[in-house]
Formats: sequence, structure tokens, C-alpha cells
Amino acid sequence: MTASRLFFTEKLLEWNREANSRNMPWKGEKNPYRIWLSEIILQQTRVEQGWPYYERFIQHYPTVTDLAQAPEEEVFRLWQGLGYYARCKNMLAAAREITDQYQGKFPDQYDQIKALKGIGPYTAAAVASFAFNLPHAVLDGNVYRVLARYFGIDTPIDSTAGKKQFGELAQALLPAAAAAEYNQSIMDFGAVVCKPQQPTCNDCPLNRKCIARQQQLVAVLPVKTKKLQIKKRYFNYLLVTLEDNIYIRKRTENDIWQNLHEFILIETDEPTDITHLQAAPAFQNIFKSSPGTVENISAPFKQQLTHQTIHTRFITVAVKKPLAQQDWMLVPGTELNNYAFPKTITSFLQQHSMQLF
DNA sequence: AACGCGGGGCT
DNA sequence: AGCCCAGCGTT
Repeated sequence: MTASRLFFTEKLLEWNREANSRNMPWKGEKNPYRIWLSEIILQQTRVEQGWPYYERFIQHYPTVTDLAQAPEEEVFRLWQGLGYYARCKNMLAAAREITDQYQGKFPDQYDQIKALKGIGPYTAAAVASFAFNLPHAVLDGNVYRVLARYFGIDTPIDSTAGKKQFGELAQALLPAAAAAEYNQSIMDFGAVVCKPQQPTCNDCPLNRKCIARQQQLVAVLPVKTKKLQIKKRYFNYLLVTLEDNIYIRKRTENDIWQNLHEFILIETDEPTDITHLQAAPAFQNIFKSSPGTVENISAPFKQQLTHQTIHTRFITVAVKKPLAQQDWMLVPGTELNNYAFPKTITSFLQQHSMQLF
């Protein structure tokens, strides 16, 4: 290890011991189940957002076996609103595998941990180091940023070459005997000092040797290549009620909100007024043998996702006998809270549930 | 190698 | 509006 790398590592550990920056419920945790749970929740999710979810999951499922044995719909209800719902599905699969294959004892080898569903390079390194102090360097958004700036690396962090280069550097910097402490230090440092916007370079203990600071590249690094395309979608949700019941279904297709529930959906390519919508074949087919009465049309809802803008309108339609199609479940309105829904729908329900039935 | 996947906070 | 957040799985 070169002198400059030693300096970097020592300064980071020193900063952590003095500043002891962030307080989080899983910090210093040694229970691998709890560490794993926190890491799954925190994937692409800010600490403040994930925190209450972590508390609720620990409350409901104190052990990995408790989680493994929980009804799937109950777990999705707890995850509701957190986003990236594949994490929830994979988390359940992993919990069941740990329970079945490892008798509920969390595996303590890196390769075994990495092989679990929903655990990639980052989470495997995090669990291995935090729970078992195994010498694996974490590589998350914080680490990319700190390394790119301090060492002045402009290789795009979302390229294959970048992942390899930063990964090797991160591993080389890791003091093997203090893996947990070091990994915690560099992530906290990235979150508190070397922030994405307006990093506090003047007070930074690494600023004298920071290449980005020397070369005025702090705002430029790290480099990313991808620019994402945001597409617009228009959802018309039909809240079809039959007495005190309403039709819902689980989203199963390869699309957003997989495994969450929704009302009867007619998606259109553009904003469509209610007259045109009612004349459309999709609408006609639904009420072909059971005429519906449109009772209410909501104001438009807009939800901004990372990659899509969803415009949603809710249309309440009453029918007097069941629909012909078998694709939907008819559930009592009072039982809607047993199902997990995307944010747009829960927002609507919170505003209107009193008037629905 | 590229893409899809939520929701929220900050600028 | 754009960027980022304790990334991962699929194609």
C-alpha cells in the first residue's frame, strides 16, 4: 500500500472516531439478520426514509425465521410505500432460504451471503464486514464519490471499467483487521462531508491531498454516463363497486409495481377525456354484460418516478351485478387495507375512502 | 453492457 | 427539472 493510501485510510478512521457522524438504529449492530434487513431496506434509499420501515420490520419479525414464516401479503403491506418492490420479494426468498437451508442461522461466508436473493456485491460486503468483520470493501454511491474525488478518477462509475477500477481501489484501501469500522467510516464520510452537492471541503480532513479539490473538479466528479429517458403514461383507474365491494387485482406483468395491487386499469397513450374513454373498446368490454354508472371522476394525480411520469385519474363506477371477466378479485371495501398498493393509489384512498362506500 | 425498477429530499 | 439515495436482477 502506498503512503498516500495509508494517509487516506488513517484520516478516515480518525475522522470517524472523532466525529462519530451519524446515529442509526443498526449502527454497531452485530446481528447479521438485522444488518441484512437494514441493508436491503437502504438499497437506493436514504437513511431517513428507510429508518421507520426498519423499526417496523424488526418489531414484526424479530428473527429471520419470523420473516420467513410471515404471509407474503402482510410483508408487502409493511413494505408499501418504500418502492423497488422486487427487494421485498427477494428479501422473503432469502429469509426462507436461510430458514430452510441454514436452519435459521445466517450464513457467515461471503460467497454464501452473496448467493442469497437480493444480495449483490455491495450488500454482501456490508453484511460480511459489519456482522463478521470479513475483509470486503463496500462500494456504494458514497464510496464511489469519495474515491473519485480524492484520487481524481474520472472513469464513469456506471461503466464496467469503472466498477472494476473503483472496486480494486476500495479493496486495496481496506484495512483488513478493521473492515467494519472502515466501511462504516467511508460511507458516513461520503454522506456527511463529501456530499454530492455542496461538500464541506473547507473542513475536510482530506482536503490537502484531494485531487478534485486541487484541480477544481469537485463538482465534476464522480462521472456518470447514463442519461435516462422519462416517459409519460396515463392511467385511468376504474373503481368498480358492487354494493360494498370493489374490484382489484395483483400486478404481475413485467412493469412497475409488480406484486402490488391496483384497480381496473385502462392505460392510454395520451390524456383522454371521459367521453372518449367511455367510448373506447376497453371500457365497453368491461361493462358489456353489466352496465356501469359513472359516479365520480377524480382530479388528476401526478406521480414522478425515476424513469416515468404517471398521470392518474380515478373513475368510480357502480355496477348492479358482477362483471363477466374473471381477471379481477371482488373484495369488500373494508378489506382494502389487507393489500399493498402503490403510492398513487394509497394517496387517493386516503383522500377519498370515506366517500367510496 | 444496458436497462428497468419507487419514492422522496434537495438544489 | 435534474440529481442522488448504504443497488440488484434481468435481458
